This record gives sequence, C-alpha cells and structure tokens, in this order.
Amino acid sequence: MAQLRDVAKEAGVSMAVASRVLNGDETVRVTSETKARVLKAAQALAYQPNHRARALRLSRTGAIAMVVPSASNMIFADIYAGVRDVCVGRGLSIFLCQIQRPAVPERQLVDLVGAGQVDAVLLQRSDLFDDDQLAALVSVGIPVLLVNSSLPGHQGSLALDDAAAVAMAVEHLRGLGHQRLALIGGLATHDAAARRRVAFDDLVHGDPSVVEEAGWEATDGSVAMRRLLSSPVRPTGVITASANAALGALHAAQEAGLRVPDDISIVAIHDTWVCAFTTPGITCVAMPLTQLGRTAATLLLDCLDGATLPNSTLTDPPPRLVVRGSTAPPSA
Amino acid sequence: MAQLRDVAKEAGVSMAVASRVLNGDETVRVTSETKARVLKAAQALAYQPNHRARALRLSRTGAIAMVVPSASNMIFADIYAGVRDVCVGRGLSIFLCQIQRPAVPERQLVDLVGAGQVDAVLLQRSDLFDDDQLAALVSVGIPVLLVNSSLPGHQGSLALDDAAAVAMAVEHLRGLGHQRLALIGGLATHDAAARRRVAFDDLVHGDPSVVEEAGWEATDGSVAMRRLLSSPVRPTGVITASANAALGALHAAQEAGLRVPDDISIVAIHDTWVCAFTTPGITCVAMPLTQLGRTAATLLLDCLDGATLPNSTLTDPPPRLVVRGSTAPPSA
DNA sequence: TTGAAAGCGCTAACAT
DNA sequence: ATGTTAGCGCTTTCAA
Repeated sequence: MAQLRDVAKEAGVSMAVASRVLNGDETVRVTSETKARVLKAAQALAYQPNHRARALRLSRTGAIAMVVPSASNMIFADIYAGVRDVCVGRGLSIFLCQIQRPAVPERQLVDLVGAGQVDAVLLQRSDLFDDDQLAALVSVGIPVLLVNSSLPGHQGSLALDDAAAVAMAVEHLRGLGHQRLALIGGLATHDAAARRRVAFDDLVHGDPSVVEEAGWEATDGSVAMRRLLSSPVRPTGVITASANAALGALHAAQEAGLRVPDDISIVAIHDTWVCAFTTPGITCVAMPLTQLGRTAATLLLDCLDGATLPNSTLTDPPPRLVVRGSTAPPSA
Repeated sequence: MAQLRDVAKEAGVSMAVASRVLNGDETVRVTSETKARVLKAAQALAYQPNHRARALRLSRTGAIAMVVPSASNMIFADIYAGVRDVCVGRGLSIFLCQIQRPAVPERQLVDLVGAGQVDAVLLQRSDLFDDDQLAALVSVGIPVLLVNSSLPGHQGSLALDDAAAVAMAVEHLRGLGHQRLALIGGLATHDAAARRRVAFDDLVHGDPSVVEEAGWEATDGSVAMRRLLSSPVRPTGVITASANAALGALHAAQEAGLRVPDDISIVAIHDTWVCAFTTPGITCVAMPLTQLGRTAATLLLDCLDGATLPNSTLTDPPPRLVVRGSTAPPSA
C-alpha cells in the first residue's frame, strides 16, 4: 500500500507539500503545476492515507459511537438512518455499541472511548440504567449526547416532544368519542416514558383513566393489555408508549376475543413499518426519529468543532398522526 | 489523561518496562516487586492505553466492520447479537456500515478499510449488488467474510443451510395435505435466494406450483401474494423467503378477504419476534442467525491470527420449525 | 533485570 | 513556493 512518502517521491516534492495538497490546504500556495503532479502521483499509486497514523497525529479518529439499548428495536434503525445521513456527508464512521445492562458494559464504554477509539458518543439510554450508572457512563473525556433521554446535571441532550405526541393521541381518541382512556407507558426510570406519563395524567385529569407501567417490548404490551382488560372499568381507548408494545397490546386484545377497533381502540406512539402490516393496521403518532438522528449527529459534530452541546428538544417537525384501522368511535 | 510515560515515571521505571508489564508480556522477567509498582501506578493514574497510538504501532485497530444492506431488517439484529458475543469476548469493537446501493458506497468501504480503520470485514450482500460490484467491494487488502452470500472466486464465505430450510417448509405443508405450493422467493441476484429457489424447484418437481420473485421486504411480499391470488390455480400453501415478506403476504391475503390458515397457509423462512404477534401467528422455519454471527466472527478473528478463511455452510444447529397459527390442512 | 532509542505514517510549525 | 523537522503515544529490538 502506497504511502505519502511514495507519492511525494513520485511527484518529486517533499512530504509536506504532498500532504498539504492532498488535504486541500488552501492557506498554502503551490504552483498549480506541482499540485497537478502530486494529484496525479496519488492517483497513479492509488494512495490511501493511513487512517491510524492520521488518527494519532490529529487526535481524532473520525468515528463516533452510537450506544443503544437494543439493535433490534426498530426505533434504532430510524435514528441510525439520520445519524448516518450526516456522518456519511462529513466522512465519519459509526460504531454500534449495544449496552443493555450496566455492570460489565460500563467498562465497555470507558474502554471504548477512554481508549480514544471514537471522538464522541451518541447515547440512547436503556431502561435498565439508573441515574448513577448513566452518570458513570457519560463521565468520559469526550462529548456525550443523550438522545431522547436526559440526566440531571449533564450537558448535552436532545429529546423528542413527548407531550405533543401524547396530546395528539389523546385528542384523536377523544375526537372519536372515547371517554375512558388508558396509557400503556414505559418504565418510570426512563425519562421519555416519564414525560409521556406526566403529559397523559395532565390531559385526562378528572376523567376515568388508568396507567399501566410496562417495558418497550411487545410482550410487555401484551401483559399490560391483559391487565387492562380485567380491570373494573375497562378503557375503550388505549395509548401505548411504543410501537412494539402496541403490537403486543393488539395481539392480546384479539386473543381475548375482542374486535379492534370495534370493541377497543389502540393508538401507538412511534410508527414503524410493521404497524402498516397488522390486521387492522395500527394508528400511530409518528415521531421524527430520522430527524432526531440527523440533529443529534449535527449537534455532536458541531461540538467537535468547538460548539457547546445544548440541552434541547426537537419540536420541528412535530409528531404526525397516522390513522389506520385500530381506532374508531367506541361502540357503546 | 495519563500516559504510559507518566505511569513509568510514577513507578520509577522506564517506559519499556511499564509497557511490558501492562501488556502482560510473559517472556520478560521482572521483579515481582517492580511489577507490582507498575500495576499500582497504572491503577492510581487510571491509565488507559491510547488506542490511536497502539493502532499505529501495531497496525491493528481492534475493530471489524459489519456491512449490511439494511439495519432495520431484523435479521441483522440477530446476526449482530452473535457477532457481538464473540467480539466483546475478545475486546473488539464493531463498526456498522449500511450499504444498499453500489455506486457511492463502494467508495465508502474502500475508504473505510483502505484507510485501515478496521482489521476485517463481515459483509452481508445486498440484492442490489451484482457480482462485479461485490467483487470491487471485497478487493481490499483485508480479510472479508461473506455472510450468507457468496461470490465466485472469493475465498471466505459462510452460508446458511437454505435447502434444509426449504425442505422443512415444504414437508410441513405437504404433511398437512397441501398439494399446490407456491414460493415467494427473493431476487434471483441474491444467491441465498437462488439456493432456496433451486431447492424448492427440486422438491415440488412435477407438482403444480408457482414461484414469485420478490424482494425481502413486507411490501414485496404483499405484491407477490396479490399476484398469487389472481393466478389460475391458486396455491393453498405459500412459503416466503423472509419473515418480512410473510407479514406482507399475510396482510395481503387477509385484505383480499381470505382467512388464514383456513383458506390459505403461510410459512416463512426465518423467524422474528413479530411473527409471534400477528393474528394468526406466522409459522416459521427459524434459521440459526445468532450462531451464524458467532461463527462468522470467530472465523474472521481466527483469520487475523493466521488461519485461512473457508467457504463453508452452517449446518449445525439445523433450521427449526416453529408452528404457529398460519398453517393448517387445506379446507377443500 | 532494566533502559535507550528507533520508528509506525502522518501533519504543522518553522525554516528557507 | 517548497523543504526540514519535531513530534502524536506506543511497542520492541538491542544494548547495558
């Protein structure tokens, strides 16, 4: 593999010149002829700058880590798409690092970033972290942006507009005439889940309503729905805090012999392609996940260029209601 | 951040000694007392070896790239789990690189690996690559293992036992009494898809049967199923080459007013959690994806230690039939 | 048993 | 307008 030295020799210039030309350094003036010679030499030798040497010299690896609780959650894929958009544009690569439980993985992240393998981290919190564990994770010397999660005292987070999403779901159900609403929410430890719950409580204040605390997965949604169905005042409209949970909830309702949406309506927060392929399709409040990824990555990269990480909320574009077959006016 | 130099100074030894001790170099004899001093110093200073310097010196980055056509395909998550298992164990990290279409991305991979950012590549082929494009991709100076895909003339591939999976699906359907079978297969360009199709053709030889060529996604499955339903001799049992396509097929059948499994049976190759949450649940032939990931990663890492990459097929564990509600004896 | 020193391939400050 | 040179932080041969 050709090195800079070879290119320089081939072009009959010093390594310094070759380096500057190849890096498009504008501040240095070179004969357009020498420049051409260098470029041609590089081309001829198929020169690829050695990434490792560059990283050492510049103290930059050109990679960021994306830490997620679960790579199989489709939320991840959508966020990744956004992150990828901006990283590809800026020539960065992305490490994927799945961290679900704290104990060992805490070391993982420190090993990873402490070792200087990545320049910055984009972290999506797992339900299983409590604040202290998260704090340990983010206390590494490089920028860490919390995606759709926050940590008291930590600088750098980007949240979704959970309240708006919940409001949209509640409004949709109320508009159809539903009076008794339920929320199948996330675990209280997860702050996006907490925000959604607070929003829900505020909106249904006074009405008969019930909240189930559940995980993000389909089984969690099933279990919660079964509990809901056996409650004294059965809700007619159910909001789930994740698309996965909605699948579980739909399944449990159908298994219990209910017809959806005739007997019970279901609306999910988050939209994934699967929601369009169930029978009935699941009505969703789609959140701008890809944009979340894009904004998050941009924030992080700007930070590497000297900007400060903000604690902010992504409100534009707003959540979007996607009406499918799982919601209808209550039958009674 | 403390460096080796600091540790050495703190321990009152030279960098050379510190380095050897810290790396557990057995070939060098040091007073157990000096050794302890070094270890203590490292501990005290919370020394983390600089990954970039190490990578340059050793010409190794301690990372592999995982190239996939789509991070949102649940197949990916399962394979990743296996890869992760073995990489975490050996202290490696994993780059995720989504490459769907050839043109630009071809540069991506070369940039990535030509630059020496990773030590090896695990590549899952996209339908959209033809052999030439794939060949261009894999002709980089480091080991590339093709996962569930192969390329004539390329050394290094690990396939699944597609024929066994198809046989299992056909047998299941035949055992239930189905005579008219259909395959909703993958694109012919994808060699795993091709293998499945050949296996199917062999098995149904002589019987009335029909093959639809479709992509891996749910919509592809829908479209194919609609074509199937309007064909003169409608099949009673349908095999889809992916779990995603099965979702689409199921949806299309239900939308057309058919009852599954009463009017038509569906069995998918590959199992994902979603298949357990549709109504009815989808009968699947589960493939050992996580093991595929594990084996693939092991092969690759062994290769870095000097072994040769084989072209092999993962036959153990064999595919496993998971019977759910989408299959039953034909009604007529 | 330990230390000195030469690079890995590149960039950038400082000459010329 | 171009060249010299000093490292980035580490490993490892070779010498003491």
